[in-house]
Amino acid sequence: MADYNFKQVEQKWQKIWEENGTFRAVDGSDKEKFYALVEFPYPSGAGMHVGHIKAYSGLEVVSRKRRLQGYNVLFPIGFDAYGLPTENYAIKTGIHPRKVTDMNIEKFTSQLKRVGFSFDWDRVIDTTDENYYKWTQWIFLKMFEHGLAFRDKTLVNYCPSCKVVLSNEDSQGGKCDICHSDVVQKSKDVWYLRITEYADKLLEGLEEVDYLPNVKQQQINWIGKSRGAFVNFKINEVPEELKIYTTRPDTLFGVTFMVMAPEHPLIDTYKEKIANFAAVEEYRKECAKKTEFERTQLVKDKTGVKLEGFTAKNPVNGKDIPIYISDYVMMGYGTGAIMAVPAHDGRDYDFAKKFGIDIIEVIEGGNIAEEAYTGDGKMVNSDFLNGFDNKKDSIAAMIEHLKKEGIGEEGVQYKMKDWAFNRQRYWGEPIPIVHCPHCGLVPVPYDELPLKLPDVENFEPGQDGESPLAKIDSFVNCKCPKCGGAAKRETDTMPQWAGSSWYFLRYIDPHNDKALADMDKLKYWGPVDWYNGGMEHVTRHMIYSRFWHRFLYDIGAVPFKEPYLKRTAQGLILGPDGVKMSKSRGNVIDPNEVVDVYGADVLRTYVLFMGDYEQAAPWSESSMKGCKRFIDRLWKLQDITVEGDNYSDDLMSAMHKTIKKVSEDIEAMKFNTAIAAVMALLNQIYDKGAITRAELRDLILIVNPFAPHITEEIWEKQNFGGMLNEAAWPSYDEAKCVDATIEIPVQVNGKIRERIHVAPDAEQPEVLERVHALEKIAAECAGKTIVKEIYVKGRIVNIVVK
RNA sequence: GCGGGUAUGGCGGAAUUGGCAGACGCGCCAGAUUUAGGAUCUGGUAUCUCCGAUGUGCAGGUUCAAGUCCUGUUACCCGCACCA
Repeated sequence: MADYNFKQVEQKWQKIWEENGTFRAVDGSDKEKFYALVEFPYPSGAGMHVGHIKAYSGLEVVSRKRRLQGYNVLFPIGFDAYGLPTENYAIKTGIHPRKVTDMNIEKFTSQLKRVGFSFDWDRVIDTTDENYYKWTQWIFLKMFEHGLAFRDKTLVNYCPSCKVVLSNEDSQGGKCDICHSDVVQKSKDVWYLRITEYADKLLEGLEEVDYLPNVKQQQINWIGKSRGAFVNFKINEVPEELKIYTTRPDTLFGVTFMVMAPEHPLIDTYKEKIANFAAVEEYRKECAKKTEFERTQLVKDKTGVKLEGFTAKNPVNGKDIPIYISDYVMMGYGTGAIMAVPAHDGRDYDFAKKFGIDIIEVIEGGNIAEEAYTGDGKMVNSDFLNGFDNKKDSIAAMIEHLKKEGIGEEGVQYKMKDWAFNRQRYWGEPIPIVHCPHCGLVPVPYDELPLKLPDVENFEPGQDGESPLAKIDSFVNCKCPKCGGAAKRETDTMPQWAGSSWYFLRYIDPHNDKALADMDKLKYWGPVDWYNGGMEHVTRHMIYSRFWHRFLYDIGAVPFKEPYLKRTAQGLILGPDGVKMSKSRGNVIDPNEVVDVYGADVLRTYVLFMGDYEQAAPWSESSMKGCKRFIDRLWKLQDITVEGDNYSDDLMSAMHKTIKKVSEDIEAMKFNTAIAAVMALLNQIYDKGAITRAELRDLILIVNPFAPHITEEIWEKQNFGGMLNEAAWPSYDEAKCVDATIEIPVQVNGKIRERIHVAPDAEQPEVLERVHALEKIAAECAGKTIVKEIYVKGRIVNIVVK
C-alpha cells in the first residue's frame, strides 16, 4: 500500500461532501432530531485560530456520531459579524466594513471547510445581512412595544478612547473591554433593555436545564439575587426618610450610624442645611476622580465625611445616629444608602474604627474587639429578638415587626442591572426608532423593516461620542410614522451582543422572510440540545440570549421556554510556552499551517487528544506527531487486512470494549480517552499482525467522527459498500466485552504478592481455594491467623492476617 | 473578601467513582533498517539503598483496601468583587 496522501484525499472528500450536501439537516423528517450548536465566530481579519478548531471539534465529533446513529442532525455555523475591530479596521484603511466583513467571512469559510467540519452550509447566517438584522430589529420593536426597551438619562460607562458607551459587563474593573483604557462616568441619554424584569425567570429557568455546575453557578452569581428588607430611617432635622436595604434586618439594634453614597440625591436636595457642605463637595469630587482601580485596590482604607447637622433615628430603639457619606456605598445597588452595623459587617467595622463610632454586639460568637463577626449566633442587646439563635428565625421575626410598625418591608435585590443597549458606532444594527418632537419615541412600522444601515464615507465617531450615522442627513431626517411631521431617526446602533442573542433560532429557518422562523420548524428543531462554547460567554452572551428567548416565548413567538438544554465549555489551547496564545507573545498557532503539514485529520485528532476537553492544555508539535503516526498506522492496517466477516476470537472482547468505550466517551466529551482506546486497540492488532475485514470496517466507523477523510477513503478502497456516512454506527455486546479469563491481583494485608487468572464470573470460594494453593500466599499466611478474606469479583483478592 | 476549580513520572494526561497508580501519547535510552540524516520497526523507561521497599501538594483520620471519602493546611488558576 502506498503511503497515505492526505492532501489529495482530504480535498477529494471535501468536494464530494459539498457536492452531495452530505451534512444537510432535513426539515420535516421522521427521524429523531439532534441540534448541536457551537458559538459562531467573529470573522476577524486574523483568520481562524486553533482555539476555534478545538471549540468546534467537540460537537463536530458528537454530530458525526449521531448521524451514523440515525439522528437528523442540525449542526450549523454562521458569523457574528458586527463589531468594533472591523469598524476600526475600516477607519484605518478606508475599506468599507461591508467589504472587510465579506472578505473575512470568505476566509473563515475556506478555513472551516479545509478542516472538514460537517456543518450544514446551506444554513449559514451573517448577523450583518439585512435579511437577518431585519429580525433583530423586529425583536427590539417587540421589546419596545412591551415596555422592555426604554430610554433613560443616567451615568454611563464611557470609553474616551473608543468614544463609546459601554455596559457594566463591557467595562469590568473600570477598563474598556475592547481597548483596555480607563472608563469614565458620563451623563447620557441611552437605551436600556429591562433585563432585570426577567431576573427571576432567568433564575427559575436554570432549574430545568443541564449546564455545567460552574456555568450555572456563574449565572446565579451574575444575577445576584439577595433577600432582605427595606427599612425607613427618619431624618430628625428635615421631613424626610432615608430608605435603606439590608439582608440582615435582625441586626437593627446594632446600628450605630448610616452611610449614603456620595452621589445620593438627598444630599443635593438639602445642601443648604448641611453645615459642612464644602467638605462634602470636596469629598464627592475626589470620589468622581478615583478610577475603579483605586476604588477596588484600596478597599481596606475607608474614607468618608460626616454630614454635619443631620442625624437619623433608629426606628427600632429611637436612638439618634450620625449619617456619613462614603464611596464604599454604591448608588447603583439597593437604595444607595445603608444602615451600618459595625459589629457584624467588615466594611462597617473598618469605617467605625477609623471614625471612632460605637460598635454594639448583637450576635454572640465572635470577638468584636478584634474584628466584625459575620457568623450565626445567639441574639443579644436586641430587645424582643434576644434569645433567637439562628438568623432565619430572627430575620423573620424582625420583618414581622417592621411590617407591623410600618417602618419597613421585605425586599429583594439583584446585582444584575438593566442592559445598556446602544453604541455610538456605525457597524451595528440601526435602532428602528424615530424621535418626533410631537409624538416622542415612535417605532418604525414593522413593514418598513429592515431599517437599512446607510452607506457612509467616514466611519469616525463624532466628537462627544456621536454615532457616525448622525452625520448623514438623508438618514437622520425623516417623517414621523405616527403624525407625518418632520422627525429625526435614532442614530445609535445596537451593541455587538444583539445579533448573537437569537441566532440559534434563525439557523432553524434561515431564509424565512415572513417570520424569524417558522413555528412548525421551531417545534421540530428546538430547543438546542447541546451548546458548546467558551467559558467567557456563559454570563454575558448566555444570559442575554436566554433573556431574549424567554421574552419571545412570553409573547408567543417561540414554542419553548429555555433555548439551550445543555451547555458545556471547552478549555483553552495555550501556546507551546504554556501561556495563553496572543499575537503580542508570538505564540499563536495557525491552523492553516498545521493542515498544510499534517492534514486536517491530524489536527482534528490532536486538538481532542491533547488533554481533557474542558481543561486548558499547551500546544505541543511533537505530541501532535503522535497523532500523525496514529493516522498513518490506521492507513497501514490495510496491509494486514485479511478476509473475515466476523471478529476473530482473540480480538472479540477488545473490539466490543473499544466500541463501547468510544461510544460512551464521545457523549461524555472524553475525546482524549476515546482516541487512546483506539490507539491501544491498534497496538494490539499490530502485535497480532492481522485484522479481519469485519474488524477493520467497524474500527474505521468509530474513528470516522475524529478523522473523517482517511476513514472515508479506506471505506471506499476496501469496498465496504456505499459511502461511509450512510453506514450505521457499530453496536457492541455487553456480554462480549469481558475476556474468557482475567488476571486478579492477590494481596496479603493490602500488599500485592501474587496474581492468578480466573473466569470473570468465578465465585469467592473457588477463587480463595485457588489462592491458598499458591506457594507464596501459603508462605505469607503460615503461622498467622486469617482475620478476613475479601474477593471483589473481577477486581482483587485481599487476605488479612495477624 | 465571596464563589468555582486544580495539584499524579522528564512533559500532556489516564485510573471502571473506594479495588493492580502512571492507560494512551510525547520525550528519552538501546537495538534493527539506512552511506548518513529523516522516516519506520522492536524492546525498555516513577523513585530508591532494586530478590525488597517507597510513591498521587502537605499533616492527620476512616477502611481489609484511599489519587478517589472525612478534617485541617499550602500553592496556583478562573469568575465576581466595598452588592449592604
